[in-house]
Amino acid sequence: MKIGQRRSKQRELILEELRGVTSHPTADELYEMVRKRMPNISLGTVYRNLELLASHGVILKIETGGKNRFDGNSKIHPHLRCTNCGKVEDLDIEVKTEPVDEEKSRGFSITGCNIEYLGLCPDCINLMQDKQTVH
Amino acid sequence: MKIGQRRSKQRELILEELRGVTSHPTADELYEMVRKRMPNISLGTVYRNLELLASHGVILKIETGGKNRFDGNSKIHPHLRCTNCGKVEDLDIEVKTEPVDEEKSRGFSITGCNIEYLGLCPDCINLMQDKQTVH
DNA sequence: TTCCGTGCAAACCCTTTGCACCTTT
DNA sequence: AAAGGTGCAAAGGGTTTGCACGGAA
Repeated sequence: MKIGQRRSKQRELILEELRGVTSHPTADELYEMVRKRMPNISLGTVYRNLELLASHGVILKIETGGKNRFDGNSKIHPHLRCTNCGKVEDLDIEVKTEPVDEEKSRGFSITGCNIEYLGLCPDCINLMQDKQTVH
Repeated sequence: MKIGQRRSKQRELILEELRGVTSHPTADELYEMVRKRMPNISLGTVYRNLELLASHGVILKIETGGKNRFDGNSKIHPHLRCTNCGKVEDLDIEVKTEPVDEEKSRGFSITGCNIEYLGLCPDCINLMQDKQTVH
């Protein structure tokens, strides 16, 4: 599939780094990762390419209310998200959804689906316990 | 259930307005709604109370990457969200998920679940068609 | 009277964008 | 040579927050 009209080293590196990791990084985390191989890349370029890749369905943008995160695996799959630190992990369960027929979709043309479980990750659970025992 | 330590007219009005509507309003839309009945309320107060109500599970916060939206119905249910204008509607389908056992939850303590279908709403589909026929 | 909740406005922070330059085609 | 992509930094926009005041208990 064609992304943009010209290839760019920056875009290739960003996609490569994102695919090489399972951590669902934020734009600035990805920026730091790519910077190790291309020190002059700018944060704006990272944002522009992530947006471009996501809009073409090559990657997945995980919108969170805080910093958005990105997933190199664009196949629909459920996530686990920490409401405290924002960390996102893949969740290996099966989710069966009734097909959304025309009547139920209310005229929307559906292009994607997000399924996420929210909660506290182990690290944040520990942090909160520490806080409480301080008294 | 007890929200905060004292009741406030502002909080009651916000909850009342949100519950009286099925449109999943943003914080500033809710601000305008409440302002008709209490002109001196501030946007900051609306944000503070929405956050408080959501954290107590009284309402639902729909995080979108753009403006967040709120739902007076806190029961878990799927949504339809327009990726262009941000509009959110309820989606009346059934979603069956395999229970998330301890092994699969990776140590997370799960407190909620978001299920949303993404796409273009009828209005935005029309807007895009208009754009294209302009040539 | 106490002190939580509010109004106001400034600060914050993530993300987007304008512009001149560089790179791909 | 043409024009898309980038680097840089400033602007943008939603949300949060500090502070003094007002109101619930």
